[in-house]
Amino acid sequence: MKLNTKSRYAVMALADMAVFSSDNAVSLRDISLRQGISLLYLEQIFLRLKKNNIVKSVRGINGGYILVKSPKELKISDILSALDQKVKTIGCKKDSKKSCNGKSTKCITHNFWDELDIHINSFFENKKLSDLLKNREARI
Amino acid sequence: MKLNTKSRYAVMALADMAVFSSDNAVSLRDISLRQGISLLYLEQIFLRLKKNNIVKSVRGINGGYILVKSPKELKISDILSALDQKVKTIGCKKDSKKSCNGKSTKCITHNFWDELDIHINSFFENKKLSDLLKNREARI
DNA sequence: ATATACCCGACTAAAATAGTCAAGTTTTTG
DNA sequence: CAAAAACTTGACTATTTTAGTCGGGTATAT
Ligand code: FES
Ligand code: FES
Repeated sequence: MKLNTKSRYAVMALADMAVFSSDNAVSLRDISLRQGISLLYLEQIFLRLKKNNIVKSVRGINGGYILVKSPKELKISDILSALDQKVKTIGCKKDSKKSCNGKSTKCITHNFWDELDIHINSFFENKKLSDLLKNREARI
Repeated sequence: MKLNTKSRYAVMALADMAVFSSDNAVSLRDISLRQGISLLYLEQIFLRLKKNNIVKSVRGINGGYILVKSPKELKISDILSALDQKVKTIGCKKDSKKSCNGKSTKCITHNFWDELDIHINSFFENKKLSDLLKNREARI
């Protein structure tokens, strides 16, 4: 059960922005250098973050991205859903009539996986970006 | 963030065994028919479950598999680790000196992912196979 | 004997992932 | 104005992972 790198880098990059926030925008180039993430990849990621209103962009020289919400208000779950990183640990859709094995009744494990999803989602719901910055020993 | 089908089927098959437990062994053929899981795939899964001492086998006619522990004692985490389904949401290894981005210091998000892993693992640690069987409306 | 059911390694098709590439557009600054 | 910085966007690709299948076993109850 792994998280994909897009989501991981997204959280990482936004945490970087939160640390290096100033009045001006933060450029992807800077994030790329500080965090060691491919610039091209970051572009792809920030495209989605922008579309989902997590960041806004400033074009041109000295441009970059700015967090729409403050780190204290930005939930990690918001970031993940911007990247379509749904926490859906199994394929069976909650609303669908079809169960995981094609039968009409839910399988015996169904409720269990539902509980798992809820458990994981609540973690992401309750964590804010600012929580990542607290008592970090490691320098960025 | 998805769980693979091997793990899902393993839990499903063991839950089936728990329900249809009797004095004799449960054959994969029966599980396959009841749960709609490919017999060949089940064989592969049970091979690992056996190697990791989750089930024991009885060969020959009327053979099959038997749960080593009672459902009340069998933790879901035991099942998952039998299938190498580690809950390691990101690639960075805890013990390794190397961080996720190849630098020597841990990245800013490291502790967060660690917490996430702990959060998920504790869920699996605290759930027993018998918990899946409680108040299920759906028949197998 | 023989049918049933476990045993085991190797193989493969399909999907997902991680990331690159190319070709832009916008804005600031000298 | 010209040039550089930096965002915009869709398409493309190599690699890896997943989800199985296949073939050829071995053990045992009847
Ligand atoms: S029916 Fe939903 S997980 Fe099986
Ligand atoms: S250093 Fe461990 S997750 Fe980045």
